[in-house]
Amino acid sequence: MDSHKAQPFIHFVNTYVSLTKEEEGLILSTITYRKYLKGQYVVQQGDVCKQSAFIIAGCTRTFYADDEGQEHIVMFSFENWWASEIGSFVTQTPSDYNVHCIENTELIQLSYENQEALFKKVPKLERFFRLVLETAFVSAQKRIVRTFTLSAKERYVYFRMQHPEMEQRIPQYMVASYLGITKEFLSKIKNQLLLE
Amino acid sequence: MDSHKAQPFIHFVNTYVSLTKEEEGLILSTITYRKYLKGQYVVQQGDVCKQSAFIIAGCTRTFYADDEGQEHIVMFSFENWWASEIGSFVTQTPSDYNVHCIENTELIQLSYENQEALFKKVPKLERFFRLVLETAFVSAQKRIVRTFTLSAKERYVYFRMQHPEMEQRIPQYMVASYLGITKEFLSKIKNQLLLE
DNA sequence: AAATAATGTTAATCTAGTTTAACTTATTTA
DNA sequence: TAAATAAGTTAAACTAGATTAACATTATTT
Repeated sequence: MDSHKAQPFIHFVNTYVSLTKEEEGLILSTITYRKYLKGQYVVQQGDVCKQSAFIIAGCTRTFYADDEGQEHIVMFSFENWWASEIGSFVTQTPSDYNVHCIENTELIQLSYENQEALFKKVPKLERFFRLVLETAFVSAQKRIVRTFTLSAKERYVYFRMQHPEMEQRIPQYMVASYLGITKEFLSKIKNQLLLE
Repeated sequence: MDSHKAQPFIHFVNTYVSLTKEEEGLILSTITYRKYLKGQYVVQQGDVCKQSAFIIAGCTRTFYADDEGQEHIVMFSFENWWASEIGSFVTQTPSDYNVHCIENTELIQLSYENQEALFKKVPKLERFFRLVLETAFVSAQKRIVRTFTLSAKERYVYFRMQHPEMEQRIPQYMVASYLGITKEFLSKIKNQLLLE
């Protein structure tokens, strides 16, 4: 594929491992590029996530719709992170979550079969994914701790401090869902913070 | 080291990848065995986790003590899982958590330096850890979703259904902490369930 | 076997966050 | 530019779960 478009992905991999030009070529010949429009779904609850998807531009939310149809946002994904549903991808079973584009989004995709084949040709990628998964797991654990130790207000303040750019790109009601509170209560919190 | 004691670890690795006898030998020559008594700490908040630790027998809780001294249990670990603090281990920076033995616990340990060296000699281990981390990350994500979508009672019922054996080995107040509720409220929930 | 410490229970009171519902303000689209 | 839709606000009534505190039970130690 057009190596220009995939450059951010190659660059990201190179921050974890050192690829040779040959290895870069092998990766480039396997991955594909795809655009989604705002509002489109990369993965839908119940479908198998066939492709791993790395964001070049745009952003997505991964959410779970419960039995009452209420949406719970599990994560946001921006440039240089994955928009795929890893649980479904690695087991090739139906996804519990939806991956939904908040903006027009450009992705680098890699099918499950191609990824497995690529691991054989470029074992460094195995290391790369191990390292990436370590940070992903550690941050998921930290999020669990924050959920249990911090109040809603403290969680919001932390979120805003950690991701000041996100509030520019994400509607407030989605931030509320991500924090595990109602949009009404987040509105109240923001008002309280203004008065402080 | 005594290959008999490490057998459960080798076996566990072999459920993800196929080790040759030579690779098994390399692993066995690098890992060490250690016993902890009930009540002892494998890792303490503020210390760097120098060793990855795989449980052969026993169980631990990983908890975070907040500024008020309240303890929040992040995970329990049993046979065939890790008792180490991965966030501290992979970055070799001070741990946010304590790993505390609930029972007398036997561990297989591997230092950070030795693990890195072993990855070079046995690249399959890199794949093994990638696969393990995938499941760990996916289950952490699921726990986040449960925290937001289920009531305390539903979370307890789910916990009991998923880990019936754990309730035999873990005091109730620790289960409450893991579920993010007070021991008093868990007591109330159990009473409600008996009356149903 | 008594004493001590650890774990678990009950009940009253309190509070962080939800629900409902009406309203306001932005943003799209016709 | 009007109309329609999406996003955000306010406030009253409500509830899941916390807090406090006193007590009961079970282990562990002496």
